[in-house]
Amino acid sequence: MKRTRQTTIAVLGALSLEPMTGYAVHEAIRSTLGHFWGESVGQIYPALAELERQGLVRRQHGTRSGSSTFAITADGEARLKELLGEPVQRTPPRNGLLLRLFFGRFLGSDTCRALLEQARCDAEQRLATLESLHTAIAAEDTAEQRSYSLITVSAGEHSARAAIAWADEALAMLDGDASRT
Amino acid sequence: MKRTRQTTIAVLGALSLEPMTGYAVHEAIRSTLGHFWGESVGQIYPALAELERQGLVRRQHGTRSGSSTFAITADGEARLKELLGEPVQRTPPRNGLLLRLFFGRFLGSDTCRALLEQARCDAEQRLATLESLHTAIAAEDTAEQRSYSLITVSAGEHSARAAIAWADEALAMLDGDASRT
DNA sequence: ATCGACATGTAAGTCGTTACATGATTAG
DNA sequence: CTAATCATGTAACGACTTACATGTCGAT
Repeated sequence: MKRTRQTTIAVLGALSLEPMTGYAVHEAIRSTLGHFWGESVGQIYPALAELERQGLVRRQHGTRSGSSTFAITADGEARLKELLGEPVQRTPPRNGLLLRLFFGRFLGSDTCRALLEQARCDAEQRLATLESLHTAIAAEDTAEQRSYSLITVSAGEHSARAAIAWADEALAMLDGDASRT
Repeated sequence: MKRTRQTTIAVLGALSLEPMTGYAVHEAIRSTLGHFWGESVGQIYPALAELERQGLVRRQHGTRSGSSTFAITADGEARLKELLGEPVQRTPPRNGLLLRLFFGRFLGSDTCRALLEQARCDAEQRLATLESLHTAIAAEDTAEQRSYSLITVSAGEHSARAAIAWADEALAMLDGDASRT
């Protein structure tokens, strides 16, 4: 009954872009919403079945045998608008990296340095990916979608740059500790 | 058996600071690790029972009837070090705000503006809290813990500042769209 | 005496991932 | 022909939240 609102939003949202198969919904979420949203296969198909039961999506015969294409219905679009209007529910924070660094005195400063360097490296890669996505969106998206796509990509870029600056600062702090020994 | 490693780290970590009751563990996690880690009551007590069974914490008679104080054992400290050394496992991202903004064309730009203003406001509050925590740490923590505490607080500050800058940029982008109409 | 903080624990249910089982289609 | 990708689904398990039930202690 209460099959996760948030998953419903992601699935209906993906189908609001164009009709597609369950597999493609998963791919679309991974590739387009990937920087800020994840869904596993095990969620997609039950969610689609439930949405079909509620008449929010329509299942059509797919191009290949055994496959189905799902399209959002008018009711589905209305429901999507409704769900988007609900207050944002925040998941409790769970940052494994910070948890480790907080207890850094057990790990030793060398291991912490390594963690920070890895984090910096990850953030730089993320930033590079997002920057190329940024230019792709400017070229590809329709005017109506463009700003909203850019806003979400920009959030990732700001966050990645902050992570890089933070890692540098933290590494400098650990170096300061070491030199004062 | 595999009672969540991550919860185990948080609980053992809290007890590594000083012996305390289960209630206090929960409070310590909320107040000290709160910006980057959350645990609910329903996790704490089963986790403590499991840790006791494994001899990683020792239960002592508490000051009040029916209460127990838990202290980390030598085995527990060893286990904590071991767990901290395991690779950081990242949870798939789930940002409800970005999910809504991505589908902003269904919400309308006014609602999106409101969401962004709220996010900016939240980030500013978070920043203020973290800044005061920052100065408190400089005064209170021991030299050994200080840098590690500062690193985690600093991560929150960088992230909050990035959120503010992003919200401003996004609001400007939506205003640009509107003025071009 | 009663209110709020301290304290412990469980049960029910939601949420979500992973792995498995299965098969069609396409590119090399 | 065969490997990769497309495609659908389920089952088992693990994680986590919330609400409930219960009781102690200190302050007003």
